[in-house]
Amino acid sequence: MTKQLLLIDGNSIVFRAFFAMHSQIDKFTNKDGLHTAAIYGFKLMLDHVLDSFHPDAALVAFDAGKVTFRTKMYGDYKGGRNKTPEELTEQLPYVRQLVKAAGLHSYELPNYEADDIIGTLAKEADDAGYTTLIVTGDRDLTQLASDHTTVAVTHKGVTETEHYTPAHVEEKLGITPTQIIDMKALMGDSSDNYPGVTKIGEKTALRLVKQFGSVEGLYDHIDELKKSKMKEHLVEEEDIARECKTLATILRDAPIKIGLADLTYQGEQTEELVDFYQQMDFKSFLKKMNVAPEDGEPAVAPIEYTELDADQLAQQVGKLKGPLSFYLEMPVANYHLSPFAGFVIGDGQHWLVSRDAELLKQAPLKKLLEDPATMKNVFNAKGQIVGLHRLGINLTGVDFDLLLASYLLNTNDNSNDLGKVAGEHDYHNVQTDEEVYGKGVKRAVPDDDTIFFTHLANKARAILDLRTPLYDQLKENQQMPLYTDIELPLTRVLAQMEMTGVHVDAQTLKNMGSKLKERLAEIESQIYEEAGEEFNINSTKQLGHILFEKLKLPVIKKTKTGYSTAVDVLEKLADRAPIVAQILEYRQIAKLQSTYITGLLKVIHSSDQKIHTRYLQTLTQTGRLSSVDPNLQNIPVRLPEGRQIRRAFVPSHQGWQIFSSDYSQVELRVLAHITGDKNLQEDFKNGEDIHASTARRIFHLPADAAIDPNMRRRAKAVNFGIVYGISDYGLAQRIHVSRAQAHEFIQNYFHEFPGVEKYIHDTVAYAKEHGYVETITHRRRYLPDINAKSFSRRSFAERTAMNTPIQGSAADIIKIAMIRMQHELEQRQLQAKMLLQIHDELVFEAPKEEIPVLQKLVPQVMDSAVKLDVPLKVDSKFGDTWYDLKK
DNA sequence: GTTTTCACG
DNA sequence: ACGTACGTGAAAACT
Repeated sequence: MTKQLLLIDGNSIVFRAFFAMHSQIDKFTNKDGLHTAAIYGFKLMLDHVLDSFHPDAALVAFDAGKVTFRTKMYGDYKGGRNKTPEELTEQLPYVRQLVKAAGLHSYELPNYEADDIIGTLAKEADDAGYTTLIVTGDRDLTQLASDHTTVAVTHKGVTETEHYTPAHVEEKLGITPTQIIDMKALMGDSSDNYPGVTKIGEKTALRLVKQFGSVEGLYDHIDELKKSKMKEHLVEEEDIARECKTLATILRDAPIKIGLADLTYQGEQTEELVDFYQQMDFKSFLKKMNVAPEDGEPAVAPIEYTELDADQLAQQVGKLKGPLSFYLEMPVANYHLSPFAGFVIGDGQHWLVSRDAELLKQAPLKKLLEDPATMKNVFNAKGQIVGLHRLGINLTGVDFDLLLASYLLNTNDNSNDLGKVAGEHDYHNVQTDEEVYGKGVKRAVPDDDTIFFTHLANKARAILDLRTPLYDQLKENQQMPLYTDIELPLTRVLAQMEMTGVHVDAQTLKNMGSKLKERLAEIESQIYEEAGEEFNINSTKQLGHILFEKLKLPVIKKTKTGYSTAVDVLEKLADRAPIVAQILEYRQIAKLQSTYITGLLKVIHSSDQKIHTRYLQTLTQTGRLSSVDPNLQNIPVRLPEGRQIRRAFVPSHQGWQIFSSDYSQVELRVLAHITGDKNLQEDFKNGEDIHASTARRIFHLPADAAIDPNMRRRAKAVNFGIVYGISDYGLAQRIHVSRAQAHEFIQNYFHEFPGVEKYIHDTVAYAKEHGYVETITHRRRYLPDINAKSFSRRSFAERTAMNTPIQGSAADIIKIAMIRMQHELEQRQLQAKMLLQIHDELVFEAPKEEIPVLQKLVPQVMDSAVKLDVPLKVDSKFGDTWYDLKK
C-alpha cells in the first residue's frame, strides 16, 4: 500500500469557504460575536476530503504574510487586491486551532507562499513514492499535478471539487501541467496582478504553448512567427514574459524546515475538537459526535416515554389531553408501500410509543385520530393520511404540519427529514433519520427499543415544540391564509388523488413495447452498419467516439466530460451522415421503451391495476407540485409516437371516460395581471390570440393583417422569454436569429408593453432589497444570490426573481381551483374523481352521464378560482382514454 | 453518487 | 469575459 499525503492550501480554502457562505454570514457567529462561517466551511471541506482520502501524513500550509520573494521581485505582485474583510481575518487564528484539533499539522514560512510549501512537499512525496492529494481553491496549483499527485480545486461551495490529474489537464487544455506555467506567463494573471504579454489571452497563450512547448521554446523559435502585432509584443516584452514565468512558477525547493516524516496524520483529537466546537457554537458538529452544545447538558434533552401495551391501551391513551402530536414511522419514502416501523402519539406530557402499527386500529387510538375536535400536529400530513388510510383509519383534525409550514417559510431548506427540518429552525432536540438509522445499504430501523422509541418520542416532541414559533413566523410573513386556506386543505385533496390512483392498462403498454423492441432492433443494426462496428448507442462516450473521431463529424458543442450528443447538436449534423437521423430515432424510441413502457409497467399496483403517484408538495422553489414514483406530469404528448403511451391511461370503470380541463396561457395572463400592463390586459380582454397580437405589436403590423405563422412563432418565443427572464442570446438560440435581432425584438416588446418592463425592473429591485420575491398569495422565495458578485449566479437569481412570481402565482391559482373542485365533487355527490394535476391541467375520470356536468362545472370552478384583472380561460376535452381526448 | 439526455408544463 | 431562458423526474452510463 503506498503512503498517502494530504496537502491543503489553507488560505485559499478559508477564502473560498468565507465567500461560499457569505450570504449566510449573519447565521454563523458564536456567542462572543465571532464570525465562524469560514471555519465551519473549512471543516465541512475537511470532512468531505477525509471521507474518501485516508492520509498517512497531512499538512495545511498557510501564507506567512504579505511580503514574499515574489513581491520583492515584482512590487505589484498581488497588488490591487481588496482588503480582506475583518469578518474573515478574525477567523484565521481559529482555523489553525481547528486544524490542530483535527489532527493535521500546519506550517508557514516567512517570505514564501503556501503554494511553495505545498510544491516542495509534493515533490518530496513524489520522490518518496507517495500518493498525494492537494486541496485548494486556486487553479494555479494545477501545475503541480503529476502521476502521483492530484490537485482538487474547489468548485461551487467548498465540498465540490474538480480533480486535476495530468490526463484531466490534457483533456481540458491539451497541455501538460507544467506547461500551465508557460501559459500563465504569457497571458498574465489579473488576480495575482502580473501582466503577461500585451494582447495575449488564454486562447493565444494556449496555442503558442502547444506549438513551442514553453516560453523558452517560443523565444528560441521566435523568428518562425509571421510578422504581426502579436510578434512585436512578444519580442518587445520578452523580459516581462520571462519574469512572469518565474512569478507563476511554484517552487519545488523552498527552504522549508519540515519534511514528510514530521507530518504524520494524528486523526481527530476528540476532546480538543469538542472544546473547540463548543467555543465556536457548532451545534451540528457536536450533535454528530453526540456531545452537548454546553458542558453538562446532553446533546438531545432526555425524554420519557411509555411503550403501549395492548391490554392497557384504553387506560394509557386515556391520559392524553388536548392537542396531540402524532408520527407514524414509514421507513421507505413511498408511503403507499412502505412497511410501518412504529408510531408515537403524545400531548407533551406523555409520549406513547409502539412498534406495532396494528394497535392504531384499536378503538381508543382510532377514535382519537378520527376525531375532528382533537387537534393533531404532524410532520408530512399527506404521508400520514395515506399511511393511516392503509390501516383503515381516516386521519382528521390535522392542524399543524411541520413539513408544510417549514416549506412555506423557506423553500430552500426543503428536506423530508424531520431532524433536518428542525435543525433549520435551530431546534436540536431531535436527531436526523440518517444519524439514527444510518444510510445506504446499512440503513435500518434499530433493534434497540430505547434508541428507536427515544427517536420517535423526540420527533413528536419536536413537532409540538416548533408549532408556536413557526406559526408566529407565518403570521409575520402574512402567510397564514396561504397555509390554512390553500396548502393544508390541498394536502387532503392530493392524498385523495394519490389514493384513488389512475388505471393503466398493462396489456396496451406491453403490446406497444414489443413493437418498439422490433423497431429498435432494426435501427440498431442500421446504426452498427453505418458505424462499421457495434457499440453501446446509449453511451454518450462511445457514441461521441464514433461520431466525432471515427466519422470525423464536426464538434458543435462540448460538455464538461466530452462531446455533446444532445438533440440540438445531432439536428445540426443530420444532413452530414445518415447515422445521425438513425440515432435520433433510436433515442426517441429507447426513451419511450425504458421510461414509459418498462418504467410504468413496474409501478402498476397488482392489487388494483392502478398507478399511485406521489405529489411532492414541499419541493419546488416556485410552489408548483412535482410528481414521483412515477412522474405522471411528463407523460409524452408532443410527438405522435410518444403520445400513444396515453392510450394505456384508461378509466377504472366500464362506461366511464377521461375528462380534462386546462388553463389557456395562464402564465401570460398572470403576467398581464401582476404587471398591470394596459396593452397586455387589453389584448386578453379582447379575447385575442395572444401570440398573434404580440406579433402584431412588436413587428408593427396593421391591426387587420394576417399573421404569418413564422412571425407568430417568433412572438410566442418572445412571450416565453419574457416569462422565463429573457436574454437576447437565449432568444436568438431558440428562434435562430442573430443576437442583434433578438435584442431588437425584446426592445420592441418593452416599448409595446411598458408595464412589463417596469415590473421586471421593480421586481428585481425588490428582490435585491428584501432578499426574496412573492406570489399573489404571499408564497415566498428567497434568492440568496441576488446580490452575488459572480455575474452568472447573480443573473440567474435575477431571472428567477422575475419568473417565480409568475410561475408561482399560476401554481397558487390551480391549487385553489383543486380545493374548490374537490369540494364541489363531494358536495354534489358526483362519482367523478380528480386523478391528476399537470401544472395547468386537471384530469378526471367520470361516468359518461356526468361528463356534461363536468363540462360546465370544471371550467367554472377553475376560471373563478381567483379574481384577476384579466379573465382566465379554460378549455375542456374528454374521451375513452387519455389519448382520445377531444373537445 | 454524478453526468447526460430527454420527457413534461 | 462572463454564459445563458423558468420549473421538474427518470433512465442509463460512468466513476
